[in-house]
Formats: sequence, C-alpha cells, structure tokens
Amino acid sequence: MSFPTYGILSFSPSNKSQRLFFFFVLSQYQTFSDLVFTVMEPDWDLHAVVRSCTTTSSAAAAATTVSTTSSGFGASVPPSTPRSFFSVYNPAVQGGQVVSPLENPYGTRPSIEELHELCKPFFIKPQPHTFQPSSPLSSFSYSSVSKSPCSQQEQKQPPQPGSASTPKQKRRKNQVKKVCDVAAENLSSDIWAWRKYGQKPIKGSPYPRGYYRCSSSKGCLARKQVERNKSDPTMFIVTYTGEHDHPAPTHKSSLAGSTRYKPQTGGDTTTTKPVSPATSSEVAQHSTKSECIEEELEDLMKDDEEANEFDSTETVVSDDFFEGLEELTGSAIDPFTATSSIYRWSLANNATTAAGGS
DNA sequence: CGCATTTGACCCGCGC
DNA sequence: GCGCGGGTCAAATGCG
Repeated sequence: MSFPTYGILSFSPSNKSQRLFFFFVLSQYQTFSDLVFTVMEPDWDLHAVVRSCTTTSSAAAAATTVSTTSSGFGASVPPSTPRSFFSVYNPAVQGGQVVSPLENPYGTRPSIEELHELCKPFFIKPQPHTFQPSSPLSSFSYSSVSKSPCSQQEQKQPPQPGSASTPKQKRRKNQVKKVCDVAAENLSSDIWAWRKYGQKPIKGSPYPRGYYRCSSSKGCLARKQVERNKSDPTMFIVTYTGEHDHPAPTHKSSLAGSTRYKPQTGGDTTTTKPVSPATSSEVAQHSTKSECIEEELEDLMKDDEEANEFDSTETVVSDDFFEGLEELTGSAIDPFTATSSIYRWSLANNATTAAGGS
C-alpha cells in the first residue's frame, strides 16, 4: 500500500439511525485496518472511499484490507476492480487514469482546497431537478468502493411512460433501463421509497420478479424491478426505469409509505407468500459481495451516464462538513486525533428502507 | 382506519 | 394474425 492515503469513511451502524462520516489521512506507518478498528464497532457497515496518492489499485487494496479484517464490513473490493471509485467520481480522473494533484506519494500534505476538491463527490446539487433513475449504489456513491458503480444500460427511450395522455405507455424496447446486479445488503442502500405493485413469475427463472414504484411522490414515474439472480441467488438483478420527478428524501423515516417490513420465516421468493427480496431484511445477510454489471447498448449514452453520477447522488452534505474537515486537518493530520472528533450528522434513517428494506 | 402487500385479471409489445 | 409473456391494474387482504 502506498501512503499517504486520504479518504472518507462512512459508517452506518446497523442499530443506529445515523450515518457517520470520517475523514482520514493515513501516514506512512499506519495501516488502514488499525484506523478502522480505532473508530468503529465491528458490526458497523463500512463504506470506505479511499484516495491514494498513487494508483487506484492501491486504493482498492486499502479497502480490501478493511473488508477482510472484519466480517461486519461491507463488500470487499477485488484488486482488479475495473473502475475504482475515483476513476469515476473524481473530476481529476480522465480516461481511467488518475490525474492526482497529490502525485507525490510521500510529499506534502494536501491543502484544504485539495481536500475540498477530493470531497466533492459527497455533495449533491441542492436544487431540485429531474433525477435519473438511481441505483442503490449511486444513491450512496461512497459505497461504490465495494465495486465500480452500477453502470447503466440504456435503451431507446420514448417519452416517459405514464403520462395522462397515454394510459398505456409504450414499453419494453422503448424503456430506459438501468440494470444492476446488487448484493442483498446493497438493496438496503437504496434511499428511495418503493411500493410494490406487482409480482410475476418469470419464465426461465425459479424466482419471481417484483415490481415497485416510487412511493415518495404521487405521479413519480420511477419504477424498479427486483429479481433474484437465478445463477447466483445471493445476488439480485435490479432494474430501474423511469425517472424520479422529485428530490430524494433525506430521511427514510419521513418517507410517505415506507415499505413495511414483514418477517420471513424462511425460504426464498418462490414461496407461496414470498416476501419481496427488496423488502426482506433477511436476505441482506446472505451475501457479502456487490457486483454491478455493465451493459453498454449505446456507447454514446455512457459518458452522459457517468457525468450524471453526481447528479443522482442524493447524499446531503452541508458546508459544515468541510468546516469539520478543516477542524480535523487544521489541528492535526493525525487520524487518531481525528477519531475523537468524528464529524457527524444524520443522513439517512436506515431503520426503514423501501427497496432494501429492513 | 390508513397504508402496504398480495394476487388474479387484463393489457399490449413483440416474435413467429 | 396469433399467442406468449412481461408489465400494470385494482380488489382483496393483512398489518400497525
């Protein structure tokens, strides 16, 4: 591992309603796992965004180190991850190469401006706008370290379905779709509120497909389909269609019609009274990996999709965040000092999730 | 009582 | 044109 390594960790304690963020800088003689164990309880769900000074692979290696040191952590990151978090999210990254302003591995510490730039991916645009269909991972982009962000499969898109003038929308070929393979635990990362409106057995698959619509706003055209992967039952194929016509909720507890959790006594979605994979909390324990598949039907759409990744990041981070960062970095870069003043704010209520729900 | 889920029926795109 | 199968609707049901 190369040092220094900068990054942001986000923690979602499984039994707590808030998400914690922690900015860290690893020195040459510290290990990532040491840092993590200093600040975390073992059962916390860790999302680590690591900025290495050298290569993206070292960042991935750092994250891998974390994930392998505790079973409570999230998905591990294969060193061969095609696109690291920053190869996608860092505006300084171009063409898959990290163009780092902090190129010197053991050089000077980053300025606060550089850190600010580093943390830009954690901002959202404050103004309401039309949202692209949001994958679970893009909703919490920082979790993407576990795998490259869900790429989006775009198909030819007609006017959005469901308009009042078109009682029956054009479907299938004309749908914009985002298809992701999502590990069960990442289903719970979807901050949108979904309401199930149908379930169908799918030919060729032993598992039914659940149909969900956004319940945050009446008239929202966003749709979601959740289907267990027949070849890997621990994974779910999540397909998003349509667009949200409203800002993302900041607190799931405030969502209208959050999905009700229904305990499942066992079995899978093929049982007589199946609990949707998107609403079952138990399935979230089945898998530790997350994988997004990339299906590129239209290369022209790809760049736009990547450019929109930030747009679909609903993480709310106030300016206070950087004030906190300055406090941390201004007094000491020592991450262990920083651990005593973890910057905290409530981001999302993990107790109830519509799509991933628990 | 309100809301989410379930589930059968219906609609319609698509392939043959 | 026809049938298959995916997607949606809406009434019934259940839960908090």
